[in-house]
Amino acid sequence: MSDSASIRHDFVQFWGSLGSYWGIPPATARVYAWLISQPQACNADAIVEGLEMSRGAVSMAARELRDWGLVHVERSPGSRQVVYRPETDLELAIRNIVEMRKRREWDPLLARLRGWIGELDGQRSAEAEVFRERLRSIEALVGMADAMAESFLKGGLVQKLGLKVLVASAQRRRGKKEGKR
Amino acid sequence: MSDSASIRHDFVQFWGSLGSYWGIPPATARVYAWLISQPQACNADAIVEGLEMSRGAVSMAARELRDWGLVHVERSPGSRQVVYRPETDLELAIRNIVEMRKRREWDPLLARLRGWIGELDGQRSAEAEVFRERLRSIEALVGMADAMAESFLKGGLVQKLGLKVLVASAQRRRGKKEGKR
DNA sequence: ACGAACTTTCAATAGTTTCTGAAAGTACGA
DNA sequence: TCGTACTTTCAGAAACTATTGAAAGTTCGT
Repeated sequence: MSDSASIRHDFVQFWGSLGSYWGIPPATARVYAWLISQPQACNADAIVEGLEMSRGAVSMAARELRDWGLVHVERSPGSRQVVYRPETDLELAIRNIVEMRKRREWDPLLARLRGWIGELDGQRSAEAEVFRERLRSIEALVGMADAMAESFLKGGLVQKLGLKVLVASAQRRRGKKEGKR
Repeated sequence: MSDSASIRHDFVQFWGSLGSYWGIPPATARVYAWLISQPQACNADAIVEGLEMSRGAVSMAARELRDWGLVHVERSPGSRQVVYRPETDLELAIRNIVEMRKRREWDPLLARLRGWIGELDGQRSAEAEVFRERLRSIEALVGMADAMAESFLKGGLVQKLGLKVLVASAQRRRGKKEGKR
């Protein structure tokens, strides 16, 4: 027990359940977890067997993962079969996810907020004024989040920021570990 | 048209649809948006009428929002009626959300990752080794995200980081606006 | 250009989440 | 303590989302 097969199973299960927090269908998240847990790229059959899901579901999940840049679909030279290779550079993967979410969520939200604020600027009622000020404070915050995301996408953030923060957390963690030994 | 009522309607609708990206039920998100759009705190009846939803749904949404720290439930002194006041300090609201998600998602994920890595440390197969290294890189990244979240929760992040980033984005935005005038 | 080997699509089904509304619960004033 | 004016709960209905599997579409070797 607790061999790598059972750990893989737990990992796949847990990762799948996490997916729902992030708006990723569980089956899709499970496929990604499975691929990460395998040393080499897998073909569709291996996934069908390993995860006990239908061929169609595997194909759907793989397509979605490809859209997110989380797996690469590869075709061996003299074969009709495709194999799925997970993106293991997680920073790259996260960059893809952040970019997609920014485009889908923040950008339209910011655009609409600014539009609404502009319209409310033309109104004199006290009601409109309160509403406008609240929208403004949302805009400021979303704008900041957006700017942070953009900065992350340009590649600087993890290095610039992450480092300082990481040092602190690594120290904290090292402290714990050494206490145990 | 395009008076504050119609803007409110659009805002409520859009905010509700955004909710789904964040795992917040649409009705819950709509109630919050509605409250933000009103100058004073509302009672349940006003929400039932304004959003055309059932009394029960309003109560459920309000309870969830209260759990997230996004609304405050207040009872006027000589009255049985409660009014719902939205938290308008968005930074505080976001802090609450981040804290809750961290506890629900990152903390258990990190704990399990570390457990699995520990178990895989005891195994010699090449397969286990690849898997373990991948889990390690996930752990490093999640650990960093976790540390950033923690730093944000301690109150420093927005000031320390946000400022630099904000300056850049404000300059960019100001540039655009002045171009228009 | 054809047929085999494989992948992708999509209509139907299964499953899950969200919403409703009536019933139960709670807090206040008298 | 009782009745009233409200809120909360929860079982079931409705709406939505995910999954299956058979049919359609692709791609490659010959």
